Amino acid sequence: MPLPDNIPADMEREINEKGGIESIISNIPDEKSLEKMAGIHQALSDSIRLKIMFFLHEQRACVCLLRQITSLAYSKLSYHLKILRAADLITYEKNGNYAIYSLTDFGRFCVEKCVTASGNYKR
Amino acid sequence: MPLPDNIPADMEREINEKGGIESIISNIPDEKSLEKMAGIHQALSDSIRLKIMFFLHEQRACVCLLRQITSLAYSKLSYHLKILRAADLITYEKNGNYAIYSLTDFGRFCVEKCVTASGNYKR
DNA sequence: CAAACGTTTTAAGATAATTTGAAATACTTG
DNA sequence: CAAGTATTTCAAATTATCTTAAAACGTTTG
Repeated sequence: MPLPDNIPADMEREINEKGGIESIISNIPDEKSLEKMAGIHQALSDSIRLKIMFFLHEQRACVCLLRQITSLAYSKLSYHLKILRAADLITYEKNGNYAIYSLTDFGRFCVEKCVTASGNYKR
Repeated sequence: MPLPDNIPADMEREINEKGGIESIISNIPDEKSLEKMAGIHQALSDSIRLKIMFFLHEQRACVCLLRQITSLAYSKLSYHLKILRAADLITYEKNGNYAIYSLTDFGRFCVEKCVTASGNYKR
């Protein structure tokens, strides 16, 4: 990975002080990790889904309760739940007719990152 | 916000122990905050953009250097830079012909959250 | 000032995510 | 087992995001 033909001299100096461009690149996550992270952010990139995540962080819930909280049609809600499930952020157990959703450990971890960040999310 | 007509009894008990559904809802971020958070996650929901973020966390860079790192066409790169700028994750200063991009404080904060999480991102 | 350079913008097309309503599933109860 | 309830799936329509190539912009250099 050569540097471009011309770059600002002070930038070039900084890069050399860090052991060159290859050395810098070796510190950034590989493509597979980046894609995995991107997928998590994607799952959390919708306010409906975030609302579900934050609610489940307080209290596990059947779909009919989530429906009430979000004022969504079942089919729409189910679509969003599926996305959160696919990202391994939530899980559920069947209880008779009910599906009781709750956060996975990973989901809990992510929500708590957001909570810590919430002051900063305001910028 | 009434509870649904029928929900599992043990869930209902949990909710009452937490002071009722209204009390639980009062702990979740308001719609505006949720949308802001969703927007940040959206900006970070693409592996190209994450790569740029992680690179800039190591080293500020002109667009031509980022082009080299990402193997992207300028127009495509510029599109993604614009999204990161709009989310206030990166900024730049002009230096002659060059635009030198770097993370904002907020951007740095977000990348560092991701880094801390990277072990968990693997699940 | 013309040519070159680094970068951004634009508009069109391609792809992906979301919404909607209807139908399907699966469990429970009378 | 028929009817009811909770939930999911499906396919079609809508909307949002991403990609591409060409053109435009502003700065520098000969």
